[in-house]
Amino acid sequence: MVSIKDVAAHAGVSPGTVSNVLNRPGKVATATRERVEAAIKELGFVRHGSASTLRAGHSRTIGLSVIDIGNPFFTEVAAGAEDVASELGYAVILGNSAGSEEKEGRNLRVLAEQRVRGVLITPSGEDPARLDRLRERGISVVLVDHPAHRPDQCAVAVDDVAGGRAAVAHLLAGGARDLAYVTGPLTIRQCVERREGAAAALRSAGFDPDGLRVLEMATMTARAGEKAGADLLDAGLPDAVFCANDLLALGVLRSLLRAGVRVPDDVALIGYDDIDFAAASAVSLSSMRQPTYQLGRIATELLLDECDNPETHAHQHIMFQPELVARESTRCPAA
Amino acid sequence: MVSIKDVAAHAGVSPGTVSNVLNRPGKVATATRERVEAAIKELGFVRHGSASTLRAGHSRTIGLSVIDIGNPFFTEVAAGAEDVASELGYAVILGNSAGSEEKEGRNLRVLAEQRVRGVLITPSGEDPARLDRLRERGISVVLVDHPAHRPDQCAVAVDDVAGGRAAVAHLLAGGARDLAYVTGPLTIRQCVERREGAAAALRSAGFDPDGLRVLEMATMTARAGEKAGADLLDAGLPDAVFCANDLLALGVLRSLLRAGVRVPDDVALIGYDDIDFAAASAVSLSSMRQPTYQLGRIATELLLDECDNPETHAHQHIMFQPELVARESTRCPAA
DNA sequence: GTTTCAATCTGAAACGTTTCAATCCGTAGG
DNA sequence: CCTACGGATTGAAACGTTTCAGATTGAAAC
Repeated sequence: MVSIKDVAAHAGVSPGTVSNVLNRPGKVATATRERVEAAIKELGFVRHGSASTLRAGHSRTIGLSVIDIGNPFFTEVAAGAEDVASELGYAVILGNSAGSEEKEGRNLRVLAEQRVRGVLITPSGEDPARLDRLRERGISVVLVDHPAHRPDQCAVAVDDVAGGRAAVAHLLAGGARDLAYVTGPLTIRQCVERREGAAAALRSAGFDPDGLRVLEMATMTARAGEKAGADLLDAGLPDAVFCANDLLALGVLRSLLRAGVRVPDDVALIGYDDIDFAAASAVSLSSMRQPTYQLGRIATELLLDECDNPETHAHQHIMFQPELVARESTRCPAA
Repeated sequence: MVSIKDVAAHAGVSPGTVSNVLNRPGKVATATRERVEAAIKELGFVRHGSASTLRAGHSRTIGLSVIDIGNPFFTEVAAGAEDVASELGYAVILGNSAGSEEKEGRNLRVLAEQRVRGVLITPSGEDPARLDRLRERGISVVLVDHPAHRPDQCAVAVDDVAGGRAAVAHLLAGGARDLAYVTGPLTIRQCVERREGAAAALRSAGFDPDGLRVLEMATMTARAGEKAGADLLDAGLPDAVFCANDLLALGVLRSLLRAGVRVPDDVALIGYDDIDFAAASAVSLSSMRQPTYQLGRIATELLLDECDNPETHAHQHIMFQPELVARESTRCPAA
């Protein structure tokens, strides 16, 4: 395997100079630089990232830990992150926690071993301690789709309380009175806050927030949604259903349609995330849109800025507002 | 930062012994091992992956290069790969080529720098040379959703010719005669082979394979599918449309429905991949199912077997058969 | 002709781990 | 009691890069 020494010998310079060509090309005389570059090309030299990381004390990789890689929401976040990272020559190590804090912990451990420069994470629980432990090791952390745990930290989030409020206000405006909330585990912050928003909407419309039926599913998948739909059919249908994400909503929709329930006439339905497929479903799905791809991009830009310009970097807490997208699955208030 | 030496000092042993505890615990006396493990825990030691990689000559990371991380097909592959890798303590570095060979090349370069143990790749073009270059560097390569370039290589694929044939045979059995094929770039092997299968089906049914109208789109997304649908509406509708993947099909479906075209009565439609959302679309989508998650799992198992047991490893070329899933979007032949 | 200075380049040390030949120790066999 | 042996442990070398103090230029200033 050809090393920096071979390149140096071939170009008639010292290893230090080759390193400079690689890392600070401006500090090397043009003629020398070109000679070294020619040698690199000729020998097919590829820098050994681990040696570089070991000596320099930092790597050019970042970690991305998401809750469910099967959810198009996270896929878009990942796409945004990967684009930015790739532009700046960083590699992205992917970790899928699959909703399990234990697996998330294992993934974070691997990231720590790899000495990633920083970590983008949508935490699957509410334990800031393990993230603080990363920070102690000098690994920057940016929270994605989650508000900051602490002031000296970047975070990019979307206002989930506002989203829940808007979704339920929309259902109420459509005439619904008996509401159900189909959610994932209430250990997940997003699920809790969207419920709070829903309760707030009920309260300000003069209804009892405790009247909201809550179905807590173990996962936030279409399959879980189908199960929730079946449960609703068994227990008696509400006027309207608010789902904590679109996957759940698509599952509920499927169950209802299969049972001959008309959406939105018998039951109105709204999801969350506005994934691409929401618009294409059997009855097109109303949803709360979030700037997903941007979430990934901006989080990565913040992270790499924090890593590359620690002295000038200013921590930011960015909070986007979600946007209601009304489609067929909810009665239009005007009708 | 606490190193192996600190652990060694704290446990009263030599660094070599700590290394053995980490890598060959069986070779260390129980009492010593426990003492070292206690020291590790107490000091919060985390092994420096780069130092380990540098000295040992190989890392515990693999690369995954896909064509479109936004496509649920690849997401499922990634989920399968990540599960296996994570079980065996490997980290997965994600690369999204976004259909660009140039970006794929850049990603492979990063993977080479990181000295990944191996690479899982769905190549976006037909240039085996760059993969051979990885192999020369000692990086194993397993092809995913692509037949092997060479015998001494593992590959996990699905029979795309058979899939194309089955899809079009199904459309013909439903009574269609004037067919269109909506595809991604014909530089992508899958697109080409599915077309070949389509042509073969036409031929064996006694039709002219050149009668197949081909619409080649630049990307394989729902947006491109909408565009294709619009093009078909302009140019005159066929009896049936075969799409090279489900995203294209969902886009076409959307265009057609919006224009008031009835599916399948006016135009039958079949996609490919059977992503989760195919069953949930406005008119549920017929498709060709592939064992996607398994593709990722098995490819990763083969890759890691090749890395960890090079002497006993037998290269395998696995070819799955796709399966027709008939839904509403195609006329049932019996009807 | 000497001094100064900046620009450029050199070479050895250091990063934290793994590896392996060498050493140590206790026990079984003679 | 001596020898042999195997298991357990040691310690130094090596992996390929980066860093940095110092060496070497050649030109400018006096």
